[in-house]
Amino acid sequence: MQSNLPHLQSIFTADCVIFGFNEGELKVLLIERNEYPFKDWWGLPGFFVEHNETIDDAVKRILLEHTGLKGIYMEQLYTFGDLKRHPQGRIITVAYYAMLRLEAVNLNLKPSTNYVRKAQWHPLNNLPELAFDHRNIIEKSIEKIRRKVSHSPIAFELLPEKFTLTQLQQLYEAIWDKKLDKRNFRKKMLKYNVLKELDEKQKGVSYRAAKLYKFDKRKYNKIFKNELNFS
Amino acid sequence: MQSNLPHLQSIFTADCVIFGFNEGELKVLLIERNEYPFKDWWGLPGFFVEHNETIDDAVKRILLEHTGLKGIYMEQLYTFGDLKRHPQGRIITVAYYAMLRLEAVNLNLKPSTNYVRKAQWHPLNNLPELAFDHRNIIEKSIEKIRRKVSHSPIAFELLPEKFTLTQLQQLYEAIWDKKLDKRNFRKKMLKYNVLKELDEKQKGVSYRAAKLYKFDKRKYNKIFKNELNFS
DNA sequence: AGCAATAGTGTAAGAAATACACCTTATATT
DNA sequence: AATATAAGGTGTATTTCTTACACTATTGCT
Repeated sequence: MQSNLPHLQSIFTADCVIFGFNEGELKVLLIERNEYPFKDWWGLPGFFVEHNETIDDAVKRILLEHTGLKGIYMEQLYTFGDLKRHPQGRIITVAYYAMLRLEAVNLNLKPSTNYVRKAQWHPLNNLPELAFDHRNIIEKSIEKIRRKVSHSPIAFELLPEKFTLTQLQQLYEAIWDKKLDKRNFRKKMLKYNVLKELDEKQKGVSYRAAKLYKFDKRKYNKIFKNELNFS
Repeated sequence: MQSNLPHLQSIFTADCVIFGFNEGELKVLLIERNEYPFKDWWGLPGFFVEHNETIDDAVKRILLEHTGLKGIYMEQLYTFGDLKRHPQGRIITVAYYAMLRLEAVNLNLKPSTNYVRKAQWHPLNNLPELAFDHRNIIEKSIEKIRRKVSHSPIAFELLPEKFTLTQLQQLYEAIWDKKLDKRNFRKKMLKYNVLKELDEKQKGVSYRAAKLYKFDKRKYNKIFKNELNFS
């Protein structure tokens, strides 16, 4: 095989939009930048992708370096390539998103790179001004999870392993920014048959404790193969 | 603002997956390559994005140069970045897709670049061997339109402006690779209230001529604002 | 006139979605 | 011990949607 093209290398970045949920609010994980451009600004965890790693690998590495989070499964969202999005030339960025149980993880957010000063959760409806086009990227991500959550039960990823039906409902209400009917919500959720009722109850609450449930991944995989409901 | 990063430029490509529909079959538009790598192979229209154009603009330009098609609205599908996908280094590609009325357009497929020998429609279920990871890209695109078509009526983009309900049904059957019930299909489609019945009938057929319909974009925009059907 | 080929239509049964209100239980307070 | 509080938990009737299913109508062709 012949070639008259030079050997080329891509230069581009990958950004992470990590959603969490607690206290009835959706949060997003931001980092405080310690490096130009946008030094001292808040932004998404994100950096250049190396030449010898896949984009999927790169976002994992970057998330780890920027926040200390490990083993998070992220999905690709969209690639942003506006001419002015990066002050140092037209750098495109491939954005990924993930939804996360926020409880235990909360404590050890420890960046391991000097580019980042710290990582912190911010409520989605009260974000600081953000570097680059990161606000736009976050907005696109929310639209995505809204769509996604309505035909696949990824919402469970945002809850603790054991959760109450009320917690689950609050999560959907936060995502859709909309109140839902308690009885209908429960009927529907239980009908999907992907929840496993546990013998445990909530603890430490000053009112009647609710039953705890688990997401049953095995049942889910059986059921949600064909998600289409057209006909 | 200070910076210790060099001025950088992205090097990457954009590829187009253009779907068409006629004779009851889904087709995809391929080009025969006249340049290395993969000279003489079939592949997707696709090329390097310039430094001063957005990715959205680039795919339009590339599609025009490679096929002669103009004014096609494409949506971004996914960004592919496997280490081995391009023989000249790790070049990522941002793939876009579009669905197209195939009738009139069919005649004037004229590449205007030497990189491409010709452009031609190929039935989806009988594709030649393809350059790069283009087969994979096409497969991802089909999955995408299957999902998309089940909650938004983009299928109309594949039909002539005036079409019969049978043509519409055949299109859905082709996309889903599945027979549908005629009466139920019509009931459902008409209930959505996005079809405009015309006073015209099909011509040139040797059997009872069917009524022609148009897609009513104004009605559509009113109705399909909130596409979620969860609750 | 009759054939071939597709257009076009309705109904009944079952499933899912929605709207809606009260009793139960655990804890904290007096 | 009694009471208040705060959320947990449950059922039914109505309407809407989905599905399964088969025959008559129209047109062109011979």
